[in-house]
Amino acid sequence: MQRGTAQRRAILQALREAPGPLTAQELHELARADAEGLGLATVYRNLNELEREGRVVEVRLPGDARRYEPAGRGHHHHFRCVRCDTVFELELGCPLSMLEDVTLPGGLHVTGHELVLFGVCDACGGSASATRRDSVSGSA
Amino acid sequence: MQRGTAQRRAILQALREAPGPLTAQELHELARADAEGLGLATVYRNLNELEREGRVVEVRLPGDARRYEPAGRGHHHHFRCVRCDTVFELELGCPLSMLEDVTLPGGLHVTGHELVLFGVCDACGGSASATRRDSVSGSA
DNA sequence: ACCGTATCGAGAACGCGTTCTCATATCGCC
DNA sequence: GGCGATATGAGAACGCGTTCTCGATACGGT
Repeated sequence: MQRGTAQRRAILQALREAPGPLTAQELHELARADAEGLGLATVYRNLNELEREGRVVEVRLPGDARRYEPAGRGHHHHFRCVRCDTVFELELGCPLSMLEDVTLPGGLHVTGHELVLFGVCDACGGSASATRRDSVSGSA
Repeated sequence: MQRGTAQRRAILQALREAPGPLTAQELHELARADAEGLGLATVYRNLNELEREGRVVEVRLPGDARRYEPAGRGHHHHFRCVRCDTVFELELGCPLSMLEDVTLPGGLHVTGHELVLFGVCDACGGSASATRRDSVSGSA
């Protein structure tokens, strides 16, 4: 019956503050900062629960475990840094709105799409800066 | 060193004839038609070998096992039927050439992308989970 | 045709993400 | 504050894709 536990709050908090969707593992590490001793099973349990409640949505990227982000952020895509594997949510408008409800040659009826950009994030130094940010540090 | 076995030929043949990239499992079933008794381990072994030789390339789609397609087909994307899970290779030109080598706000330097379209293929018709109907309900 | 060796098939084993189990801790209503 | 119900943590267990093991098979140079 849906209780307000410190763990659940920490999990939602971490999801909201993240630059993009997180895996259960990442969430486990991040939310530990607020909920000491947080167990991985608890993370999974809460993610499933929150998804059923419609408060978070699952995001699947190629060759990667399930990721989750807060629900209600509308249509958008993601960027994955090939160095640190961090996934970022993109704010850009989607350049593929023409793919909403079309039928391609061959009878393929398109109803949705998924776009992922790959590259190097700022922290990993796109070309010059070697700024090294710890994506999993406990800085509140 | 590289022998010409019936199994290997059957595997390459199946990959060439497929409408899109195949998983090891799919390949196992398809190539069995030409190579009776083909083992799954053999499929994996050959895929890895063929990839090292540069004759096939790996394709990763969200929430799915590794897929493979013949190398040298140039830049293209894929379509996955949400009913039968078949993956098709798209012939369309890529509408995202502007994403070749740009830096997005936030310092995200884009070097590549991956686009997957979802929908219903011709064989599966377009009628069941319908929020919209496309009349192609035909035989199935 | 022969022989040495790469390949094969079947099944065990592995890796890893995810779920289950169960005893313990916690929440929140009375 | 007490109590029953729910959530938690640790680790075992699971599912599934992939790789390894090993005795048997078959390719291909001679």
